[in-house]
Amino acid sequence: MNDTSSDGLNGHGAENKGDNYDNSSSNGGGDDDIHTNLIVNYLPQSMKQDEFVQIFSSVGDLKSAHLVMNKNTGESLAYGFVNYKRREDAEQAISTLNGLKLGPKVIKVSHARPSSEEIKGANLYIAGLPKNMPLQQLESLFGKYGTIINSKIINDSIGGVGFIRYDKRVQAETAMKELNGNVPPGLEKPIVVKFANPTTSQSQQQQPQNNYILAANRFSPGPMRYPGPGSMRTGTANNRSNRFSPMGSVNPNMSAPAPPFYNSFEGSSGWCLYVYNLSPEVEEQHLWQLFGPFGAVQKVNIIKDPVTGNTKGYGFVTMSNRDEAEIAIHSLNGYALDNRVLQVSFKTNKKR
DNA sequence: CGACGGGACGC
DNA sequence: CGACGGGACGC
Repeated sequence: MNDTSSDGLNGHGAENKGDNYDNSSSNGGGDDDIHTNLIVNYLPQSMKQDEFVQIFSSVGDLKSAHLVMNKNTGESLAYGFVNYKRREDAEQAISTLNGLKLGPKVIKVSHARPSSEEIKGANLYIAGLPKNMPLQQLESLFGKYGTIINSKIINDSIGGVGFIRYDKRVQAETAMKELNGNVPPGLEKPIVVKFANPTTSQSQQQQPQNNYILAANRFSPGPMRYPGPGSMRTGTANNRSNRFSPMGSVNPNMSAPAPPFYNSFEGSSGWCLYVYNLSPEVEEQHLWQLFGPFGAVQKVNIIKDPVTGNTKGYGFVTMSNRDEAEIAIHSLNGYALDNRVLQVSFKTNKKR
């Protein structure tokens, strides 16, 4: 649907030279590659290298073919390159294989841009789009800064996020500088524009800090459970009582016990604490250090303005176990950090 | 004094 | 609908 794929480099050179050998090596591989090297997108994930070769070699002799794979896992990344010996075969491959249905997939076969560093990492992520913004509108906004190779908008009930892949990374950088934090014509709030994550797919992704969390977590995180009065954890100095009232006396403003929340990002549940009055100097690592001794910490997040990067003075700490979270609250609410008195409580749902 | 994210989500 | 940047002159 939204698969803009205009590229300004379709060589239709109806020249001469339709042959194999061309060792005038100026930029790695042969000058004719611009006519013979193709990129194939939207392959079925299950396709293997040999099937890939088989399909494309049916059209003509190949110089090379690479199904691109994840280096670590060996999984297909669902795209690849084929380089034909003859340019007419490459053209033939485009005309006969582009749009080919392979199971649920419709593959795309097109000329590959010459390989270079400058085309890498040219994908932008755009947040803050209104719900159901036309892709066309996004493209016309971003099209000023370069050739768009691919674009996409994802909508949900809140609004949309978009992706714009440029031909060149510098174009993406320019667009980001120009548009990040701006309110584009017709929109009502600023958009956030940054480089897209390199791999935004399924399966394993970020677990950056989880490793050393685990080191500090001597207790199995386990599924969420509601500890009865007796199921306390000892070993922390502040654990005077072995019973915790649902509210404790932590924060009089708090109106309800914090619900457990499901952290779909990491696929686990936990208890989210609200930490207020952070000085600008305080970083997430400090909160890890501060809360870590009380039990397993899953996540720390200090909130910043997405545009300016300035801290908003509060953050969230997610802990695995309610009893440990309560101890942390009892212990750290009122604690002076960097000359500011912290307020620590279970997170409420003021904005959700 | 001041006060509750993140939209990486969908079809 | 969907992951567009491999590999690479020497085994």
